[in-house]
Amino acid sequence: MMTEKTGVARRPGGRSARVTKAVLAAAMAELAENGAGGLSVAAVAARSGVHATSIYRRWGNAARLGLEAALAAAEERLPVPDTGALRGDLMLFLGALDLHVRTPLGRSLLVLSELADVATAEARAAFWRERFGLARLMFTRAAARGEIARTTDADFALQFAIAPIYLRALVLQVPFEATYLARHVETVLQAFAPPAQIPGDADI
Amino acid sequence: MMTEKTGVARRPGGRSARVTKAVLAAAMAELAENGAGGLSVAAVAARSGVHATSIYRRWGNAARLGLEAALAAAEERLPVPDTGALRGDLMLFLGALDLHVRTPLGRSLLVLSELADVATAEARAAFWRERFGLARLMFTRAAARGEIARTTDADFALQFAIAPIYLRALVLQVPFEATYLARHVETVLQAFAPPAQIPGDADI
DNA sequence: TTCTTAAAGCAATTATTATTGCATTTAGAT
DNA sequence: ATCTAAATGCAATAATAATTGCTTTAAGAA
Repeated sequence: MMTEKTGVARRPGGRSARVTKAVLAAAMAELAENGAGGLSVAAVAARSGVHATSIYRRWGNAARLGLEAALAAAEERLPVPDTGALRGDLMLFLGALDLHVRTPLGRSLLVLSELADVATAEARAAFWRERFGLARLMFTRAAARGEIARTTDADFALQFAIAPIYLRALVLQVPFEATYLARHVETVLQAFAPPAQIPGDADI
Repeated sequence: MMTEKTGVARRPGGRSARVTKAVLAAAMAELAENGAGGLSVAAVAARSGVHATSIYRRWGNAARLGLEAALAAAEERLPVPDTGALRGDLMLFLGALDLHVRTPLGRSLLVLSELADVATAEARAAFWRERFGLARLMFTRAAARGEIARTTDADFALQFAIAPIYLRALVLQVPFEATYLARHVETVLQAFAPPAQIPGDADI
């Protein structure tokens, strides 16, 4: 009798789990050291103690392996804050994002998303769904508090907030500027500001 | 007697020029067909009729060659409009940008920028300097007309405007939406709107 | 036109990356 | 404890990418 509904007994525990964990950890370390361009299955194999053949069989190629590692890394490193004000939330969140996408590991996510084939599309989509599910709360809470227009589309606004961070670090590759972040956050607040109040009118 | 100040006679004309042109054209075609991930020096050599050895000697590797081709392609494809109003300029420019970065050739610029080594940093920087030099005019003209705050930093605003286009096409990989662009442009206009007029006050 | 040599062609070699068939190990069921 | 086959190890092979030494071609100066 089978334990799985699929008809074939899988073995996700034990050795396989250890191998997977060791390989992903090694891949993350390699990405952190050499970035996406320098990722090679042979190096990950050597570092993890798992044979390259096994890695090729499980992940197929370096890009897919790297993508999985980069997604896991991003997951860990970017918690969504809740300071009670959008300005504070964005300063913290976008500041951390800026730092992350300026590390080789952070940068690699983008490149690997591009290089990885369509087989990884669903994994990438799921990643962004989950990330946006958490991060959009910054905007839905702010809208509820009336800090931004109550009709604001949270996902649309979040894209505006994070996009220039990616652009500057990855595409333009302009160096980090300490004064940039505050300016950027003010612009986002302005872009989604609530409709102008009639002067003297305290609340809606 | 030397013709160049460098002390060694170069030969940029004639055959070298033809070879360079043929190789870049072939590289662009390859990028358009297979994207950055599928670019190989061997394929470009076969398509261009130039020996792979010559390509390696001139460009060093596939990433550098591809980057040069992708930069040249972007140069050609994204003219900066001047409709007389920022809204119209942005609709045209960002619309073309959106289409471009959704083609394999357009997408490849980003990946290749990441993969190419530091030796290409100055070429990339020069590219963006030139692009921004042209595109920022949309904002400086709009500021002069009073459509946006006269104190607007044109480069900052331009980054804010183009970033979500890149993010959606390259990072999030969300599909093209016909209704998105107009919404996006309105948000940019709002973000850099001039200070509120005192009602009834016609001009500054 | 002749001459020099930069630049490209060419073939062979080396290095890197990916694949395949078979042996060994071991998770998980009985 | 025993058994089955999923998963990994291993070595050999194939495919692809990059490098090197030498030859040939032809741009550009005289």
